[in-house]
Amino acid sequence: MPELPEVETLVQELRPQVTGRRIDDVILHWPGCVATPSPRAFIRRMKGRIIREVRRRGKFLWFVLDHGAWLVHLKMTGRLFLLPMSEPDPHARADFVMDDGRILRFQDLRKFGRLYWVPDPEPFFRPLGPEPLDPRFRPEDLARQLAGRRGRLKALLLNQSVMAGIGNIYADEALWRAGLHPMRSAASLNGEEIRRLWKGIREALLAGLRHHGTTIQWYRRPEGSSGAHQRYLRVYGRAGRPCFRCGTPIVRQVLQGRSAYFCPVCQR
DNA sequence: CCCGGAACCTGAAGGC
DNA sequence: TGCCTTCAGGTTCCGG
Repeated sequence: MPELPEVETLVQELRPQVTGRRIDDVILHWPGCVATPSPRAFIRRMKGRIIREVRRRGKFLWFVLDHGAWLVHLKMTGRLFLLPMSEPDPHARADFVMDDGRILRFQDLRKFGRLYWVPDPEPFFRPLGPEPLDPRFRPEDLARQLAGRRGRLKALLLNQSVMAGIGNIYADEALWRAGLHPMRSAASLNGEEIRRLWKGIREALLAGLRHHGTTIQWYRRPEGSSGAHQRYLRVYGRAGRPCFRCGTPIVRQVLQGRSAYFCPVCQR
């Protein structure tokens, strides 16, 4: 579910709540959520650690600890909640008891989400492409990331090694803003189109961030409220409804195994 | 390289 | 009411 704007919203809202706190206890309701190391070793590594910083890399939440790093990937339905006390929840997968008594809960209906403890996240993040909202990320960098790639734009935007953090919603939103068809080949773009794509990506992500993310169904902010960006989406989920630019009905098509929403007239 | 499809899971929603 | 199908914000693996 969550893409860059949703994960960034979580990071910004959790940061003032948990920075400097110690993790007193870890309870794994479903040990399968731990990707690495083993569940027992994960508990041993996490207990007693102090959270120094809360950061994001691509779609990963990144808790910098006094020893190593705790990473969380929410995949489709993962959530992180801060609760005043533990309460029964069939979808709770892991609880982190903080030194102020509050519970940082990892919840995940579909069980795709994963937790990681790593001594050093650098090798872990190495496969990821640049951060599209980094001020140092310029149109030339986008051109470099696309150079030599034979794929279609939609697939490349979803590829985390091309750029980190974009998912199905913001890929469609970025392509609509850029006026580019999802099945255009990257190799066919001229300089002006690359620039438009760069701008479309940034504006789509910044709009999502401004509204604290998109809640279609599962995504929630750490205190439980929804994002608001679903009210401002330009194409995603708008099949059959008029394009905001030209009035043509928006098309939904399955491309690369994912649903793609686009305007068949003004996206070329 | 690139693409499509399946797999990993558990619902919600819509058609009949 | 109940059964069946389809769809879902992500990622990875496998075969063509």
